[in-house]
Amino acid sequence: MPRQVDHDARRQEVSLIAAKLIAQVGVERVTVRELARAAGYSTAIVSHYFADKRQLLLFTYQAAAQSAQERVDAVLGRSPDDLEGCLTALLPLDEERRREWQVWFAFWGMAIGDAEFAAEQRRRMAGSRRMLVRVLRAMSASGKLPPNGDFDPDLAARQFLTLINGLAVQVGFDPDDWPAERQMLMLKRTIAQTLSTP
Amino acid sequence: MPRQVDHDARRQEVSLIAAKLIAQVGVERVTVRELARAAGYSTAIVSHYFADKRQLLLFTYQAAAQSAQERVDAVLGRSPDDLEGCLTALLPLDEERRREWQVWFAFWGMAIGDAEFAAEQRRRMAGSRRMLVRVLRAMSASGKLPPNGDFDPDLAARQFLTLINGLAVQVGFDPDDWPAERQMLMLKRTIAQTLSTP
Amino acid sequence: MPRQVDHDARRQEVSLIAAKLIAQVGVERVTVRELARAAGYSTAIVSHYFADKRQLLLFTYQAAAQSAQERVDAVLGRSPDDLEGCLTALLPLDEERRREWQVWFAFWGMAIGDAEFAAEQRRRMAGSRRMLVRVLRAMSASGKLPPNGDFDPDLAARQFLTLINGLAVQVGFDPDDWPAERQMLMLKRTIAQTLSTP
Amino acid sequence: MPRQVDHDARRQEVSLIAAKLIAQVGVERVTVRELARAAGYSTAIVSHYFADKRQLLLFTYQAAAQSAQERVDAVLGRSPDDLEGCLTALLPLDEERRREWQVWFAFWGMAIGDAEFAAEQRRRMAGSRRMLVRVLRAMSASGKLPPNGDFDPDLAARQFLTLINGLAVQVGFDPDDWPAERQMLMLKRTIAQTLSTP
DNA sequence: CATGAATGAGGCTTCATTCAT
DNA sequence: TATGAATGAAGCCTCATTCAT
Repeated sequence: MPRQVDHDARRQEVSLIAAKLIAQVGVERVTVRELARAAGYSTAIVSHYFADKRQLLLFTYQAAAQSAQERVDAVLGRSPDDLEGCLTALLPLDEERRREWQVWFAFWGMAIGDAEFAAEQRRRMAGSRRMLVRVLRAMSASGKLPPNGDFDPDLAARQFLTLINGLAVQVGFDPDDWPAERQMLMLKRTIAQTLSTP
Repeated sequence: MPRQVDHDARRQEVSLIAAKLIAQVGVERVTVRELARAAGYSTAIVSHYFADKRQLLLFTYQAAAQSAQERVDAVLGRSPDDLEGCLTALLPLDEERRREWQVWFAFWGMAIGDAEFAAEQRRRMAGSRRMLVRVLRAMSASGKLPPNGDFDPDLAARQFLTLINGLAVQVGFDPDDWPAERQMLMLKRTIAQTLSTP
Repeated sequence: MPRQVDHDARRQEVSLIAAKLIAQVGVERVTVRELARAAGYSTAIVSHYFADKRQLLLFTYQAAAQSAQERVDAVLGRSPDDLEGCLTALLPLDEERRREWQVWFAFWGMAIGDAEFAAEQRRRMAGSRRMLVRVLRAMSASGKLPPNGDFDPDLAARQFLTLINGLAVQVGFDPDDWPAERQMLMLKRTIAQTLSTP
Repeated sequence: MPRQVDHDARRQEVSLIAAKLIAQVGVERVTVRELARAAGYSTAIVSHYFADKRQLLLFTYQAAAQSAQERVDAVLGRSPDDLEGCLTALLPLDEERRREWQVWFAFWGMAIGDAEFAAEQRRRMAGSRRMLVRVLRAMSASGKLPPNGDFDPDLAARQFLTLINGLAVQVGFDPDDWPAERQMLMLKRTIAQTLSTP
């Protein structure tokens, strides 16, 4: 079924362009016309490959999420207990990841009035938490965690998610104030604090 | 003599309704028409009190920021070193404050493609950081900080801001998962960790 | 009845400002608000002194026509057969008269779709023709016309009106190309030609 | 393959309808809605073929000017020294040409506050003058001009333009008073006078 | 008399979407 | 499959006008 692949690849291509556009001008100024122009296709491109503009945006959101997920998976594939590695993979340390976060900011704005977008966001957050819990358990198994009877992986995972999101928001709107080193300093500091707290 | 109207009060009134609407349906579905209907005025009311829809939104953002600021000031007015108090004042613990955060999420989305909104966001974040540094210095002066020679107030303030923002994002889209107690637990935990780290 | 005078003077004042505004930005960009601002009154000024914006404009037109008429009358008061004088009084030779013509251009635009304005314009043109015929007859009586049995005053008046209007249109949109001397040259030339044609 | 449309032809079509509408109700009462209704299209048609309503109007003006130009060119194509013919082609002798002049009256009103429209008007007038000078030179070459050493073609051209515009203004608002014969009488008379004046 | 707050109609424009080709 | 012409709904905004004060 060669057509199917082509079709899906085209969806990816379009949604990637949409992501770039969103990061540049914001989601509400991304028009179908502009998107088509940037993609080099006709305006009917959306109707062709997506039921709706809304579906295109949802797909774009999911594609961005999956892209981040893949970066994390790559890290965990090498070492399943690399906490710092997988958190680093999520931080807006370079242009590409900063753009990814811009997409998320845009979708947070949309998710306010849109139950399906909100659910998607909730799902993704829960997925990340489960992932972090898994990593923490792997660390525990490999003895990387300080001996700590009462350690609560779920709470720690929540703390890490708080870190990632809170950091990204600040970096997103003031990148000059947040060079990579400062982000890493904050990351390491929080990891150290969190892992040593019962 | 015509009826005299307190322009600024009317602006506040309209922007408050705008904030509620934004929190309900998202910023991009807030139309002037809908806003006028909710306010009980004609559509021309916006043009009457604001140069622009954009100006109305900017004003709404600033009003929300000021409202939060006033809550914090009230706390610090009573005790200038009440760190937990002023952070608590910012958390989305009740309906009103949750709505406030929804407004901010909406504006983050807008700030992506809008330099002026981004600058406003940057300014607000910097202001909050300065405020936190002031509180930390007050704590230090009143001996509330553990003796810690290398304590860095700026870094700590950044950590608290990360906490607040990161928490709010999670609460915002999954409030059921984040009852007040869990938010407070996370807050106290992070405060304890941060203050005891050099 | 002092009030009545005041009222009428105010109407004159407002319409003069309207004329200036029209000459500056064109009739369709003259808003009640702008007019009120320029006059230093409130927006209700029009409703107060005129039934309508349209009535204000009509009054403005008539006031401009009367002003031109008065200039002509002043000339003819001194010498009732001063043809060149009264035509000169109508030409856009200075800033004030150029502005007057701008008002007329504006009203020609309005008169297209407005029967009352068109009628007004027709009336004014007919009045000017009658005036010119009177002057020509006076010239004839005072022996200023070359002996010319078949001279047709009506036809000559039409020719002079054609001259005045045709000249004004050209001057109006290219004043640099039409200094006063050139206008006067054209005027004298046409007068000479016309009076010497049977 | 989608249906291919001749963009320029469609623009012509729309602007012709606009011209008719302007001549009927005046330029300021020509709304996009009314225009679309008259054209049998949706309101978006204007945005489709013109950047702006203003651009549509400018195009309409230019189209009217070109239409007149073509009539003149047709005359001069047959005989390049047919002065009366080309002036006749410009006079509002029939319904079509009267409508054309109404469009120009409307644009004179707009040109007051609009530098680009004023420039366009200036350009057209200058073009007409050049054309007339060319015709006069052709007449001179073919011996159609009375032997007249000091004859000034530029001045004569100005006089003819004055005639055309001045006549059109009078005809435009009182067509009943200006049947074709009277217009032609005035035209012939002025031609005779002008050509015999040094 | 005079104000200016408030209105509602209507203008232009933009946008996602559809449909014939 | 892909196009782009065409749509109609809806958005923001401006304007002349009204009305309580």
